[in-house]
Amino acid sequence: MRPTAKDLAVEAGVSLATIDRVLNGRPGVKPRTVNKVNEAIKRIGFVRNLAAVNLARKKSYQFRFLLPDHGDQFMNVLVRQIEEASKAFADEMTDVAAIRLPVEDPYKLAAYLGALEADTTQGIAIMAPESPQVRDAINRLLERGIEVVQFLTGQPKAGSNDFVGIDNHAAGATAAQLIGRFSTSIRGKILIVSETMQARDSIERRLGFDEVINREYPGLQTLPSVETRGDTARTARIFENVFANHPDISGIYVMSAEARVPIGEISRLATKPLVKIVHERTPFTEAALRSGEIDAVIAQNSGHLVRSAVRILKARNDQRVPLASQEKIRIEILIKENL
Amino acid sequence: MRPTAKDLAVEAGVSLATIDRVLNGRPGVKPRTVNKVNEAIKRIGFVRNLAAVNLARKKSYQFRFLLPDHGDQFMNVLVRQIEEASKAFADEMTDVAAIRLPVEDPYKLAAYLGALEADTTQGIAIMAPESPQVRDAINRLLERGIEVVQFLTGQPKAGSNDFVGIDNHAAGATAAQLIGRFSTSIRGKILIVSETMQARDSIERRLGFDEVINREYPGLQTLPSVETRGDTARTARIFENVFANHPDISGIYVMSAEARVPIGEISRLATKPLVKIVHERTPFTEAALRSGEIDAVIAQNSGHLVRSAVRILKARNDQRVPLASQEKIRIEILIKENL
DNA sequence: CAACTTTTGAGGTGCGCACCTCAGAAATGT
DNA sequence: ACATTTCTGAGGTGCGCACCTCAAAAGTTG
Repeated sequence: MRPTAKDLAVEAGVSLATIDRVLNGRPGVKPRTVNKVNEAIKRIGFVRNLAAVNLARKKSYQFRFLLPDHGDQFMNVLVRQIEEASKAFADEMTDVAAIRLPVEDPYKLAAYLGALEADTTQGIAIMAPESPQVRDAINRLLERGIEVVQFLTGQPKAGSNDFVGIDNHAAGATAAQLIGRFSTSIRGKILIVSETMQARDSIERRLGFDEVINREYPGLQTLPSVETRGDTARTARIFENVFANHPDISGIYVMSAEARVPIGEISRLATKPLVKIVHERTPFTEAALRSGEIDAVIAQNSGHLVRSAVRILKARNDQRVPLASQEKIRIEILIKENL
Repeated sequence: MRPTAKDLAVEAGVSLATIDRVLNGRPGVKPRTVNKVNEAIKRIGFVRNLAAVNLARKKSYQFRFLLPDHGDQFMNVLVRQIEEASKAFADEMTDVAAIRLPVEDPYKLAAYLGALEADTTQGIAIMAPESPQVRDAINRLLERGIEVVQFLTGQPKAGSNDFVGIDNHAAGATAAQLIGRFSTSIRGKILIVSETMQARDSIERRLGFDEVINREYPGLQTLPSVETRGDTARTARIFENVFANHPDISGIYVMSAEARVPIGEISRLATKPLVKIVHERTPFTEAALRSGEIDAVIAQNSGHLVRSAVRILKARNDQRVPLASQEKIRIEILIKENL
């Protein structure tokens, strides 16, 4: 049997009360006694029974995911994963839910964050562009003891694991390598599409993309990024223009999560087959992979993303260190064979 | 606050004793009463507090991974992941360890399995080739109430989730698609290497591979599988022979987990660049990807594999259904950009 | 050495549930 | 209406720990 606090007390030659004081960092214990206990812990390999701890503490966790209130299929995928996680984590006294907000309005978002209370919310995963207002609001949350992770977007603080998502620079590089290798011709132009180039993730993806193309595929030329702003008519107009000016486009890379509109327009306009690479697994990209309309998807596992965010928030609430290898989000390459 | 059994008793209009009888399936409760309780459960959304349940039941889990006692880097990777999981799961009263056995000897393996007791082992993850002896031993384990999952190899029973690992047919198909797309020339021969073709996984990978090559890359020709038997000298001899007979080899697919020897020999013998695809992420394959010695790795996330096996064993011990989407092992495509 | 202050021990209660016993109550058969 | 059988309720104990109180022991100070 696993040793209990009682066994530990015997081994350390102190009372249960002292064990309790040491384990929970209560004051009024001589340093020498603390040492005795810590050594006994090592000797008998004592590990607190988390179930008992949480029971006695009546601890429960309430976490919220703040997501944009716009967005197409990818956002729906995320919401579904959050709902699924909500069921899976119910066992562990953990309540998880998604909140849709106009995240592009920093004032509204900051106001929402400011109204959160530490006794009804223990952690927040935020998917929102950076802004001074939001940054401030986050700092105040942390001061109040509410944990925060940046979800998929935003600026990770260097070295800390407060960011859940992929390395966007590497994702762009991966896309570039695939376009390069999938291309049948040595030369051609690559069209790069994004909803907006304001977002840090698009910028990083673009940097990673260009780096690989320039280094390894000198015959390929990357065109300036096209911004769709989520607007179909605008996208069509721009694409027509681009195709008119560059008849030798051989590939397209859609950097933002919602690929449906740009790929639809491309398929309408392109006269010869192109190498097409997009981001994120959605019903649309799955179908497009299967039908051959696109060639590869760069994805992050949405279920893993959500669970990882929850585990990190939970670990931080317990002052534990999350298992790094499990929380690293992989850049997945999907083709029709490994869906 | 979350409703407790007491709240449930009030809502259902019965006593705590009856709640206990219903929740734990004890006999002597009228069907009508059972219904009343179940409806109350739905009404107030009662969920048992797992922490309290496990505490009261003094439940703990002891799981063992049975792995081959031979093998190169991949086996070490697995053992390391098991050790890491062992620490991570200690919090949940779950003890995990790896046991190395001569799994290719079905009698020894069956003897080991036969000696396991249900009170010291609650679950086993087996990585061993199929054999009648082992199959029998597994059935007897199940009868004794010890849960079993097939780990990475072996024959999954149709429809049940007693297999942890990738879909090998799809993995082979994925490898084929990559070789096809990465090839710069339309025609050429593909060398396919395996430690042994006895194993079901190699057979399935080969089938998936050939299917895609035949359907989509008629210019490529797949050679008969070469079996290395883990023997460097033998491998070198065979390869020299193959290269002499087929100077137009343009790609190589190493189907088994240990790629070091075959890739080493290939690099020694090949006179022109080949498309090289291997399986599993190991220190060797990582380095080879970075250096450009190989082009892609088809991998399964080893940490995920181990944790998934543990979660499945645990869920089955609790008569729960594991979360399917989390336990599905993805076929990862690794290139040097997304390591 | 008395008067403190700091450290330690002893013991209790409760978290939500499992598991057990015993005594009534309700339903069933004759 | 009776004895039986089946169901239900009341109550207790313990799982491993957190958190609390009170008293006693050990240390410190002037």
